[in-house]
Amino acid sequence: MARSRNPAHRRDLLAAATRVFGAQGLGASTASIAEAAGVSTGTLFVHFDTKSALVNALYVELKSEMARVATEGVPLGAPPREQLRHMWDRWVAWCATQPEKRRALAHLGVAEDLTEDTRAATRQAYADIAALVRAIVESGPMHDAPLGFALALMSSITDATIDDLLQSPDPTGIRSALAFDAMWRALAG
Amino acid sequence: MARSRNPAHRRDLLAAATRVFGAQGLGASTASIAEAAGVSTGTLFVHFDTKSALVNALYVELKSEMARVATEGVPLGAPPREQLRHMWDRWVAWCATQPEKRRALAHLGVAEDLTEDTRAATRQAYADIAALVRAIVESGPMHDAPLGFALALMSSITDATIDDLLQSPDPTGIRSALAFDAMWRALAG
Amino acid sequence: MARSRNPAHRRDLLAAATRVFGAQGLGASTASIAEAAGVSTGTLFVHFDTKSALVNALYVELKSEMARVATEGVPLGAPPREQLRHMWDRWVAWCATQPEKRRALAHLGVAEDLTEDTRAATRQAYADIAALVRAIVESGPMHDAPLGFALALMSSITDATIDDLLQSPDPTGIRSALAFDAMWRALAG
Amino acid sequence: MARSRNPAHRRDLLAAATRVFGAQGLGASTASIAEAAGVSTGTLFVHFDTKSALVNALYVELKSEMARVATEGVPLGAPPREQLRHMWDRWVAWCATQPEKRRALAHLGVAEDLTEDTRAATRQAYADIAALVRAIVESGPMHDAPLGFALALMSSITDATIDDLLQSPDPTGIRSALAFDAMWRALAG
DNA sequence: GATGAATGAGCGTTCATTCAT
DNA sequence: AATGAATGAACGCTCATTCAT
Repeated sequence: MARSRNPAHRRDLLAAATRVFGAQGLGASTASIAEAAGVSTGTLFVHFDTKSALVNALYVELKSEMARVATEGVPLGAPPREQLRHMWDRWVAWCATQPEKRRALAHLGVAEDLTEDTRAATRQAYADIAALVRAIVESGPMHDAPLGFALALMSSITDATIDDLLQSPDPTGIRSALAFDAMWRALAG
Repeated sequence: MARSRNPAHRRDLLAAATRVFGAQGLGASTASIAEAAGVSTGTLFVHFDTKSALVNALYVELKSEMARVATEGVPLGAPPREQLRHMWDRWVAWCATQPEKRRALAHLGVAEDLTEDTRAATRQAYADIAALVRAIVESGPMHDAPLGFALALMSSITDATIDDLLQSPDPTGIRSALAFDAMWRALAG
Repeated sequence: MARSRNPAHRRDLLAAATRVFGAQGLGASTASIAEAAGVSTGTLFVHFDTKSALVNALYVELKSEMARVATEGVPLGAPPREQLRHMWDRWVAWCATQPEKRRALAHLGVAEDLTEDTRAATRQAYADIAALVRAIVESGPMHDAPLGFALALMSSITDATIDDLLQSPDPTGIRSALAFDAMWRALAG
Repeated sequence: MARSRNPAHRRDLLAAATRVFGAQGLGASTASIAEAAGVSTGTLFVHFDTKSALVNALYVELKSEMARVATEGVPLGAPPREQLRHMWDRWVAWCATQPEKRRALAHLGVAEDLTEDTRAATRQAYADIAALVRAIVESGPMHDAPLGFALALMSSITDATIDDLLQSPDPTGIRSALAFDAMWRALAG
């Protein structure tokens, strides 16, 4: 039997794309990504049919990772506020440690060619988080707003905060706490 | 004596760029913008040294227009909440009537090549709004947060709301009101 | 001991190449041929050193088949005209039943990379036909022309006729008969 | 006003394509054609939208030239045989002097992407020749054959002859005369 | 022998920018 | 100033061929 597709190549390509897209935006060439991954240009296309497929796969990958990171270790029995705060802290920490992933996601989020499949996959990954947000919103002033809107609000506040924290450090975590409170007020009143 | 640059061309180019960038993203070619403006490819470069210069100029133009629209007719004597609400309504209306400008701005906002001059110019245009936000924030739970962060928060909540409203109509304005309240809680407590 | 090359694979590859070259021309990829044959890309190169070798082998194969088909059942004792007519009918029938072989040959005939070996092999396969054409030409107005030229003439008239017949059907065989007469006049006067 | 498209570039590109296609077949790269024409790769695409458009344009160009060359100076009052012979001699002479055009045409004739427009344009260029062939065929044994078939026959016999003459010289013109007679017999009986 | 992932040169085409007109 | 043909580097992607399994 022939060699089977080398999973390390796929991993390296996604990691390289994270770095290169993060640094140069989605305009970065497939050649530069392949080079950064240490494989040939052809190999990129063995693992991803088109550049667009790579963009979509990376988006799903990073979004899922964000969801996983946020959800791990959530104190399920605790009050919703505490659960959300746990997720918030995890996010902030993840973005602080892996700024290139955050930067890549910022570019990927506005990609023109994200498919409906991709959107569906990320929705899927965010199901638990969505459930938590629903519970939070339900008993507050936004109980009549569509859940999608509440999630968009949460997401945009989180992003804005993280961008700010990445620009100027927040060693005491005081700004992070301030921002969480603001988000909580927005969502839960 | 040389003819002077035709200001109508500049205007037409910016309008065309708004439409074309809005529809196709920043990847749209300068040739397609010139064609949409009814001028030649060379003329575009008479008015803007590079594509990047056009992108920056358009960003400043649209951001300034947004600021102007929001500020016009603000009831300066009224309480801050009412002033902010006025601006909010103007924004929502502007984006609803001119969706291509909003779409263009969404693309321009993540352009890789916005210069510091451009950032400075838009800050300048937002000075009045910034003053209002400072006043609002000062007496609330975010009084210790940097003003830039408060502005970023406001901006991201506004953007998320407008994206949502553009996707599904809100004829009664109820979702817009809900969102404003959420923003107000976030900023002012 | 090593397994010996699977002759079924070779056969399948040639059949697949006939179909694929016939449909898409010689620009078709080796991968598409391997796939159509139900074998892997590597296997193609086990049986044929290069794409060019495959092209040459297929050309020899199809040309030889054409010669064999034409020669089978020729009434050797009959007058030359009848013998030629027999061959003509066999050709026309073969091309009508196997149009993809005819199409493939049309592409292969203008291949840039047919080797002298290939030419020699097809000449060899056409030896009997050449002998017949020599006999026909000898006593007519073309008796001074080189045999190769007479063969080229016969071949080109045959090809033109078959192309025409493939384009518009000839159920009564009247156009085929007309064309044979024209060829006969050209060769034998 | 700007420079207008340089007709010399178009001419040079067609001439270069004739040489390059003639030597290497249609697989030759657009870059090699542009280089042979002494222009940049981009300029080729200013004059021809795609490689396919260049192939079609060159086909029409060469076919039309062949028709023009053949028709020039035809003794219109003379008997059909003499008129056809005039054309035949002109063709043979043209192909002998411009072998690369002949070679290019041989490749172009089997191009996969000749459009219906191209076919129509060449039919148009051959209208006079078609009229002559109709007149010749009408009173002979092929009077019932479709005109298109008679033309195809003439064309294929001509091509076969010319290929033969290009391969081995025919200084006395004796083989050319022999071939013309064969063609005449085929068409007119 | 058979497999198919890996390779990288090469392809047709695009496009920001220049400059002769 | 306005024009648009000309430029050529750069792009995404293909594909004949190799070779580890």
